[in-house]
Amino acid sequence: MGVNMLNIGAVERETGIGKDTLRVWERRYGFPVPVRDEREDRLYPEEQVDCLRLIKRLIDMGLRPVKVVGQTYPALVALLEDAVGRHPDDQPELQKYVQLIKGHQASELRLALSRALLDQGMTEYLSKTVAPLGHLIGESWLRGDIRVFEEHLYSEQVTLVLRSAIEMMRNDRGTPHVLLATLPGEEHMLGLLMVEATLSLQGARCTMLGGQSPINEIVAAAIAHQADVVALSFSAVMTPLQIKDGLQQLRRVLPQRILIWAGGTGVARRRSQDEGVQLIGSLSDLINAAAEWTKNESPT
Amino acid sequence: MGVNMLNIGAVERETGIGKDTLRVWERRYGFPVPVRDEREDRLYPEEQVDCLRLIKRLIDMGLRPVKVVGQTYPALVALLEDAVGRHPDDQPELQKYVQLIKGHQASELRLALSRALLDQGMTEYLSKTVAPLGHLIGESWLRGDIRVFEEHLYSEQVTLVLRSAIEMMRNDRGTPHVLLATLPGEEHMLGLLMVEATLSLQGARCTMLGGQSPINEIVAAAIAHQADVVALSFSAVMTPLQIKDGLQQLRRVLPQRILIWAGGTGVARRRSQDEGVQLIGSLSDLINAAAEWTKNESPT
DNA sequence: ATGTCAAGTTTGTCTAGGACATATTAATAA
DNA sequence: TTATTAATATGTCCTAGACAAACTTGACAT
Repeated sequence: MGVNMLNIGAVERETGIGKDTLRVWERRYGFPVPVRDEREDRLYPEEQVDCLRLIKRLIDMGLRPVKVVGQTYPALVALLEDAVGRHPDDQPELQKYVQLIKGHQASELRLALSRALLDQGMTEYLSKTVAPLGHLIGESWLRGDIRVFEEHLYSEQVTLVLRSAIEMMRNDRGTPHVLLATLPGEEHMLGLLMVEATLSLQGARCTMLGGQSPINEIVAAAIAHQADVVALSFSAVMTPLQIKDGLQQLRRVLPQRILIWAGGTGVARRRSQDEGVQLIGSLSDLINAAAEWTKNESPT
Repeated sequence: MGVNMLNIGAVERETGIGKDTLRVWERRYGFPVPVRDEREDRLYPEEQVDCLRLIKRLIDMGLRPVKVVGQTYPALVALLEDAVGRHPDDQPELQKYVQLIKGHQASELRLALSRALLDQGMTEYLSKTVAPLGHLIGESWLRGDIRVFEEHLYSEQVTLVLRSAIEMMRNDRGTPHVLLATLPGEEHMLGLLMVEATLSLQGARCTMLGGQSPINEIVAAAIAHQADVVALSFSAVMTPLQIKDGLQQLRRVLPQRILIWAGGTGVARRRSQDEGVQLIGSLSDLINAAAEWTKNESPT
């Protein structure tokens, strides 16, 4: 039986769903239904936390809470079969990576990833291998075929491969000078690394500030490094409202001459334009933006 | 004037202080005193957020809220002068690194760090250079001499140096097999990397699971990798209660034969023993623990 | 079919003030 | 001095209500 119970704070940490949200879901949808300890504090059984993890991922994919929050575990699995689409072997050439991941063969995986990079070239590698593989792994996680730590293992190896490639292209005199960062709350760094790889290839000078950078730090760094552009990446874990607030804050404080480029899946769903922020929907958008910048600024 | 206001959620993200805590501080200590928008929601002026960042760091250092939360910015600066001690040039040989950091010379910094590693050897390097330098930088941050993004730049370079050294020592047949991770909420990875370096040097086999790993993932990974030990690192950002809960949870779910080692500054202040968890107070403790394991298990 | 706008619904996050277990400090006894 | 105990200090949890922004729906026009 589920002897293992988490309090609401631990559930927030484990699932990424806020305490307020957990409570309001309970009120509205009747789920989760935690038991209570002697102090009337909520204690969430493990099974419900497992459901919540699934639910979080489904909502991040764009499903609405009303569709998913009340559902049982099997129903959730059925839902994601729908959402994910039924093509587990859509790209058979990606399956070899999945096999290596599931075998926990880190160094073999890195070797295969490095070889693919040299075979395809960076642009094709990112769009045909890294990005689809990321999706595939995310979907496999939903399906229960892959664990989080295996996903971790994959992103670790991709990071190593991309980093060493970027290192080879490093160019301290390139233009534009792009500062890369994510805002507080956003931990997903792989998107940022893909941006760095793409821009480095275009001859840009990239400075990786890192993840979870407070806004005033981004501003200070952009000024200190005399950056031309600040590039931010958003995954689906940040809500549209958080993204909007963050971008507005940053735009207000950052000197006007420094551009803001915002990309990632969290931004792709955005409809409303943000004043003074350029939305980057894809890697080709990114290449265009860099080319655009060079065209406008090079006569200076 | 402070045109830039953050709502309570943004302040939580930027400072790491929870919403509940922010509200209760306001009630108890009369600080922070946010203004309100038309909906009566709290809006925190930038200056107060700056204070809160200082306060968070001071509390993480061990000061008590009642001493720091009510104070003005100058008073806080005075307090930290006390807390930090007045030895900014305590170890003059570390100053050269600080200079490189403040000059944003990433590659020169990496070079200097690599050279020091080869000069001192790993154990001395960690205890005489990396750890003290980390403290020095933390203190310099408090003093306002160094920005967060510069701290970031440093940890990035140390990470690179340590990783490549660890890679050289990788040994898939070593014992014990140690799985390294941090619990959700804990982002500080440098401590974990120092652990990995130390253990690799002792001939252990290390698997870096990564940061913020949910407990069930740690368990799944430990079993899948057939680990002998799970090593966790805690900085001061996690409260003693969170650490205790997390360790208990993990101990309950993890097979008994797998040891738990817990280290880091968050653990060093711990007094109460946790059942079935070995507290590692220093790097030499770690070496002892590894030796101890080998002595007990090798006859098997 | 496709696009646009308004009305309706959903959803996350905010509010208040109270409560209590645990961590830490102060006071007392050995 | 050291061990116990009492007293604070502190973070996290509780309930229940509110509202703006995001999203869906449906009507209407292109």
